[in-house]
Amino acid sequence: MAEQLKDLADDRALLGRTSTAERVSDILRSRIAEGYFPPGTRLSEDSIGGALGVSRNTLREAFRLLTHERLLVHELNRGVFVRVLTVEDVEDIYRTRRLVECAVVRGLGEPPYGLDGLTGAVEEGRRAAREGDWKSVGTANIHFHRELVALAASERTAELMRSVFAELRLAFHVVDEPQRLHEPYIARNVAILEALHGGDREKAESLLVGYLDDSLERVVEVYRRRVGEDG
Amino acid sequence: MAEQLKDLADDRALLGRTSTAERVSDILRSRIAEGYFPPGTRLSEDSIGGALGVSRNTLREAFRLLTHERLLVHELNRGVFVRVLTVEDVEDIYRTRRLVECAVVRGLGEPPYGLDGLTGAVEEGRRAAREGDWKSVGTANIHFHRELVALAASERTAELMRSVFAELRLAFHVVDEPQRLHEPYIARNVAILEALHGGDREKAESLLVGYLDDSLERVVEVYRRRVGEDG
DNA sequence: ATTGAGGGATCGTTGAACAATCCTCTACGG
DNA sequence: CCGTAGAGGATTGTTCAACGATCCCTCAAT
Repeated sequence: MAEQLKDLADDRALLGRTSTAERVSDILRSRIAEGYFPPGTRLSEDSIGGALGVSRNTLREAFRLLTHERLLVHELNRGVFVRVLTVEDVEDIYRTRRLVECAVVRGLGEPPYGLDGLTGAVEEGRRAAREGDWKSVGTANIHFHRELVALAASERTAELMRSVFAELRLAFHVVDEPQRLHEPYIARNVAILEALHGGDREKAESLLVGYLDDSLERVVEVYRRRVGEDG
Repeated sequence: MAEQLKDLADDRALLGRTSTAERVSDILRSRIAEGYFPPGTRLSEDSIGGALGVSRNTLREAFRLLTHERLLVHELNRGVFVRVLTVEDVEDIYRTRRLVECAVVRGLGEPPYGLDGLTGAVEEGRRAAREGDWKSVGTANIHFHRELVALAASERTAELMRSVFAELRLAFHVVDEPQRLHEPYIARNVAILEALHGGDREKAESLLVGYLDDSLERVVEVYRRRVGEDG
């Protein structure tokens, strides 16, 4: 009986999910992630509300959720727009990643660690690479680092980084050279994972620093060129 | 001329700041921070909306903003309540603080650092202590650590910690022994500041770790007793 | 080329309405 | 006396329509 009650408690999160606004925000979030709404797009209350068949109030609540995740920006009396990251934003994202991810690795106790999540993310990336699905490789790389942060076992830290990684995806989408951007990092994730398996935190951290510095450099380089085209 | 335009651009942020929902949330946020609405208080739509002279829709938007900041919790069909932190919440807050604040100190480059903000916060705490205003001492301590995080010069990191510190204040309100809770840490902040002045990052970090561990222990101890009373 | 006025579109906010849910109080039966 | 069931009131959840405010675009005038 106690077990059944526990199972029910686990399902409770799913039940509470019945809010219309949350479902709408789920839809919009994946649309944005897949590039259906490119950065800079204005999301009109009228047209989207009409298309989805929800009231303006509900839609605005969904917008608010996504604004808080930094996927949308709100301009008073002008509406909401899909966020356009500046180069400074990208640099700040990597600054935050370096700060937090390195701190997580450094703060790990003695091995063994729970590395199942990381292993799964690596496998996900390898599979996507075999199929030449480079966008999914990028997603898998993000999953790897999300799992890395999860090792800190801190709800708040995990949530901050979830939002940071969502922003990063915006940058990836602008860049539009997925293979060049994501392929090199599969091997580096593996190296980090192996260092952790061996309990060598220092090595893992230095690999991580190198990873992030290289990745930032590459993203910014392509990003700057890309932004230069438009402006 | 170019300089004047730049100054104007800086003021732009102030101009765009007018939305009734945001202003309402600003009011409620400071009321919560000062303890006018203690944790556990239910915020009725009718009474607050009436008192502030805003419509229910607008008020609910303000509630949502604060719910996203974790200052309020929303219970379906029951309304919103000022958040009551659990012991686990407090532990996670300190876990996050330790991770981030230590990483900030460790990630500092070579001295000198911009320590004006920290110095100002220390002075603020000393002044409040002289006047026996222990709640303000707690606020000053939070300011000190906010300034510490600001040394990382990362907008995202600063924003995460701003929210974490706001949550922490909720715990302080429950504890209600401000002198015992805040006084000992004035001297420890000074010690950290001096270590940073001397460029000794390692010492500053170890002082910080000791500070956070002690503070957590003390808050949790009193907090557990306090929660036990009510339940 | 710059300025200013007008019009259309969109957002911000309000008020009302109705359904759903919760809380309290009462009455009933054991 | 205690526990339970139910009625009623109060509060929230959700949607809709309306009006004012703001922004953007166009076009004419200087």
